[in-house]
Amino acid sequence: MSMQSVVPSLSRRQSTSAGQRPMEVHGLFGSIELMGARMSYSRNAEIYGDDEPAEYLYKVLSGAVRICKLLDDGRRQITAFHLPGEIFGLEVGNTHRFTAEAIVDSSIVVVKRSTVVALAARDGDMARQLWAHTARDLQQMQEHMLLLGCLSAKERVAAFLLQIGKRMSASNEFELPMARQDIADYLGLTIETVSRTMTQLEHDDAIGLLTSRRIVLRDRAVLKRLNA
Amino acid sequence: MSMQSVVPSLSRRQSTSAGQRPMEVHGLFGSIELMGARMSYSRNAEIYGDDEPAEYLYKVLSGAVRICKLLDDGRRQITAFHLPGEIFGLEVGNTHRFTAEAIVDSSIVVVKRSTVVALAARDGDMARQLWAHTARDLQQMQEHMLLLGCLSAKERVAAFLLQIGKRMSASNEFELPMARQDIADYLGLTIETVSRTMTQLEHDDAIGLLTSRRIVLRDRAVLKRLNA
DNA sequence: CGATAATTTGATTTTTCTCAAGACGCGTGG
DNA sequence: CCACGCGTCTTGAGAAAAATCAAATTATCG
Repeated sequence: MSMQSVVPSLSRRQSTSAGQRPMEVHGLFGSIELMGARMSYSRNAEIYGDDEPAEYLYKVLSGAVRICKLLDDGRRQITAFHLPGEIFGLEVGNTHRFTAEAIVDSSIVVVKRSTVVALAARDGDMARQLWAHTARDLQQMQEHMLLLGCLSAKERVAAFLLQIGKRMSASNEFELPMARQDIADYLGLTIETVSRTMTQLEHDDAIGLLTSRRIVLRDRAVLKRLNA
Repeated sequence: MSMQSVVPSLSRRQSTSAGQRPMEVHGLFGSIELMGARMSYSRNAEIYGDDEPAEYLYKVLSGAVRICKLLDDGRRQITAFHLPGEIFGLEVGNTHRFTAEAIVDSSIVVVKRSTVVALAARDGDMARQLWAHTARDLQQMQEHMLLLGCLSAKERVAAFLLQIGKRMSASNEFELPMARQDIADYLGLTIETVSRTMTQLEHDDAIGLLTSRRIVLRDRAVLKRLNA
């Protein structure tokens, strides 16, 4: 697993075009690109590991990332996926408590945590943005707990497809970056149950499976009704 | 549900004894008592509701609180329990996204959110503490997701008892403040499964059930091995 | 084209849920 | 003090959901 093909590339601090003040315009999270280095991670590469010091903060440019924890006996829980434009790896303490891995070959901007924390110490608004980001993560986790605690397999898969669909594309069609096993570990199901449930949703005409990865949402009403 | 027997009582800003600087000594969370009003909530009273404006921040003095969300069809997920000494209700945005209810008659300190947020705007360390608190909540949610996504019924109940045991008492014996139904909704199980699992753990000599609520942890090793 | 990984499908088992009933605990009022 | 009622908890039997085991099919890559 996780072959080490991390290729750092130097594309930092490209001069901002005249008169822009990206810090104010987009806040931290719009301007991370300007402060960090672009890195490439190949499929299944580990970006950071459980219990490692949290030295960096990451933003996905392209590709996709999974945040997960592996239990001793091999069971795995994926707590989040991160798609292009999203930020991950922000910790308040100084160690990571989960592992981050590239799901497909991914391009990611990396910023030193110390830089950001120092910024926040001087700038109250920046501090607030960091807090808000952690709060957003928390909210997503709470949503996900609802899913894991209350929903049936069919409801979980439907909720998942709606969620990813919204994040991946404005239209009804999109390509899943992750394998069935990843989906299963995210939804707390087995790969077989995920597969069967997708087939079932297709028979119900709620979705279309152009290929196993390429999905069309045909009937959002049905999918949403499955949700709470 | 949730009878309105909220009894505010005025015990605020009791003069700090000479020379103490509780702000610096305990930080925000040690000194909340000094900034807020004590309130009493009776069993099953709602402390705040889903989608209500988040005007206050709360600290449990005595009793216990559940944070939950109710789905349309009656399914309920409890995302957290709060025991004496613990803080809840802190939101970054200005609405609550869950409901908080007293599990038993509870005494709770209530502080205006605006007070705390204003404090944080002036004091970077305070801001950091708020962030840290949200991060702790996040971490707990992530732990809980692991439980909901990966563990069997027996593992969940064992993990729950260890967790509550640690928070309730230094010894091995403690009284559960919540009913079986609350435990079930927290663990993503049914009340029957929780009950059966407890009986089974007792037969395994992992725990003792002095009464249905009073628990003794007899064999932590067994309980922990059930955990990850 | 062949090898390997990913996905789907089928048959069976296990776990957990559901429905139903009984036991227990506790406060109230006779 | 006891009987009653009510809410909570436990237990049992059967049903349902999802997991497991096994195999077939399909996609991917050199």
